[in-house]
Amino acid sequence: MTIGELARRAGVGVETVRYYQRRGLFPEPPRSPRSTREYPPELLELLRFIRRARGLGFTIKEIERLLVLRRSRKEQRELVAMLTSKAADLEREVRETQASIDTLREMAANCEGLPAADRWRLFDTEG
Amino acid sequence: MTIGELARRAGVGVETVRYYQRRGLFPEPPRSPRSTREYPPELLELLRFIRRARGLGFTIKEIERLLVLRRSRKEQRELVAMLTSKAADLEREVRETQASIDTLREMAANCEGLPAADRWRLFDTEG
DNA sequence: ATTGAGTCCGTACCGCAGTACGGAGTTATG
DNA sequence: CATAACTCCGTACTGCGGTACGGACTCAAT
Repeated sequence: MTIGELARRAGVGVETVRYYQRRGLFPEPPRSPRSTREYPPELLELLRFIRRARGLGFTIKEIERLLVLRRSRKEQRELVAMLTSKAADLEREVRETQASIDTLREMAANCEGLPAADRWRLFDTEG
Repeated sequence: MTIGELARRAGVGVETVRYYQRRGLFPEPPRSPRSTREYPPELLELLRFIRRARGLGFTIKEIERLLVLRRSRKEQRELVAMLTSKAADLEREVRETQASIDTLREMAANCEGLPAADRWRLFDTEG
């Protein structure tokens, strides 16, 4: 597989594949006689894995670790730990964002019936 | 007020004040005889406003607009629009993050009773 | 034969919001 | 009077995840 086909089938950009390679997510594949890289099929699976993990909120750095675990074929304990800890991180993020949402909606509601002079005081309370 | 006092009282860094100034959130204040900037008290209020708006999820660019509205003393319609639209943006973000959380928790749960070979297939389904 | 598409490579740039650095000048305190 | 603390200024760097560019090369089809 060439890099173009790989990228297309994995649903990412060619530059992104090269970027992941630079980040060390997978080793340099062998070269074909015409000096282009010849990606083995398992790289497609790997790229899809990365794409999926990114979509779930894992950073590249975390994915590096996931890939080590994946290769090692043990340590599912750590995999579960990473899944639940990521879930917890996102939970916290959601709670914080939800607090902002609530404040914004409240401000919008209060804003309506307020004289111009007082309207911007809505931003005053430190939250 | 010097920049140091301003920053301290507003709860941001000195470099951040200078950054906001570069971004055009407020004009260059007058200089004292010793060539340092002499910030009027309303700058403190302004900085606190910016800090608050940032905390609610507004970008610098959006805050630029908020400050224009604030100065103009009308257009509360647009203020309400910005508040509710930001709330809606964050709602969408929360929904997406929540979907990831659900998937992660489900994966963690399923992972426990799975043989090593199948464990990484949890990442296979495109979501 | 030449056009177009793909690849390779290094490097630079994007957005976002800061943060840090280094050298120079000034002021307050001991 | 010296040392610390503050300010000024421009520029560069951080983290994050890509994205773009330009020149050179190869390859297949027209």
